[in-house]
Amino acid sequence: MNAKISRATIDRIPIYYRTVKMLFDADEKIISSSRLAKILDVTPEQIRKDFLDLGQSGIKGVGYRVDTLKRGMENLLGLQYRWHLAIVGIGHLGTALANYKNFPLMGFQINALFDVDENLIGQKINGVKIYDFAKLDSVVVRKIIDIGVITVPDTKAQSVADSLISVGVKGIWNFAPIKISVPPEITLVNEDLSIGLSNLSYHLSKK
Amino acid sequence: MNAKISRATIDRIPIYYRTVKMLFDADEKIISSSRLAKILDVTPEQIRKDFLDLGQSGIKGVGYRVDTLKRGMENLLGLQYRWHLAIVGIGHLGTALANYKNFPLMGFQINALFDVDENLIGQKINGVKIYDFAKLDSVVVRKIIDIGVITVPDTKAQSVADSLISVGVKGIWNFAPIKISVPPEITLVNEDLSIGLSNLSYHLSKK
DNA sequence: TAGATTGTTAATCGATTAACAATC
DNA sequence: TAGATTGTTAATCGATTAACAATC
Repeated sequence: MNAKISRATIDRIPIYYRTVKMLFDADEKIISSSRLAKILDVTPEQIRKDFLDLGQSGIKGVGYRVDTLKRGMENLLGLQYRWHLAIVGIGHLGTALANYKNFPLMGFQINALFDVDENLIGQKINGVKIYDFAKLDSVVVRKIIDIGVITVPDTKAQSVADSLISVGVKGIWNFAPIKISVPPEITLVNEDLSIGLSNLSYHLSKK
Repeated sequence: MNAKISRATIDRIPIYYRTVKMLFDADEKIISSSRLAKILDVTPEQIRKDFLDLGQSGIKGVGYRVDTLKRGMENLLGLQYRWHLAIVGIGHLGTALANYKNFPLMGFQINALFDVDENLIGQKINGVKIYDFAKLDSVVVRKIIDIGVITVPDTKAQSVADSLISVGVKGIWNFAPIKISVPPEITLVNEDLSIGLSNLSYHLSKK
């Protein structure tokens, strides 16, 4: 029954989930595709098609149950697990992520920070310790890290990725604006800020 | 001649540009679509089609001139302009962006920072002053700000956007994970980290 | 029952890939 | 000329939108 869910649909799940969670917290019981569409600025048809693909069913003539949607999306996103993260590179961006408030909402927990700078090692951010990157292996094994976040300079990104994978990390969230290679069994997500900047510049210069 | 360039193609320009610039700096004269494809992990067909759409022409049997590509993409992205940015909300993320090293590469320059916190107002980051958000109007007018960067809490994002637009900002780079509404003449780019997180969680939980 | 809204298929739109003629 | 690579169109693939029957 469960055909492959398209990338575009998967990318919309967190958008849906945020609003559904908000409605749930506001004690709303039912949401129709057209009302949700208005809130999120997408079409109701797309919402119904996405929900169909996601296996979320509603009640004809009524709408979708908020609690069912919420639970369904949490299962889909694997939010019943708690993902354990390590951030490598505690510069400005690494520090900002170490303090990021929205991680818990998505079931993410930061368990370790890494850097090579003597002055940083041993310090704590938000109660999480900064370890020597040379000790990556023992710390990752001890703390069972699922996901490595790469916030090091471009030139170091690939070798940090290789190290993370060699100690058993299964997913990589890469903030270095450079293409890194990983084996197919590793999940790689790139966060490239220059795409957004480029869009701004492109559209503004058209005026 | 110049049909509308697709969103997907525009999103790939900065990826191409980074490598082309690197080749230029390394004094390479010519790059073929197949060699570029190997570096970037896309198909040569896509590169040729994108370059066609972008109006970049090469030399049959030889390849594309690196200097022509570089200049062409800079024009396309409007990098001949210098865009002036203001960051609103100098928390961890705002601070990280205020220190971001890749802005100059894309022709971006941070001219002002804003916050409402008495303890921050008057301080400087990287030589750029933090102003009182209440003084947004006079500072923006004086400094000619093109783009506003929103790194405030979700609940404030829409009102900050409204204020920025009312003082004449033309583009908005929004980091709050919430849908904000802007008039059609304003360029809005959303940077939603939860999409990346959601992808990681989804793919890891499939294993 | 009448009104509303889902579920699902078909039609359309858009983006990628394949193919190959043109030509350096 | 032979080899290489672009330029461009057609074919394919994938995602969105339209339409409407099913049914609460």
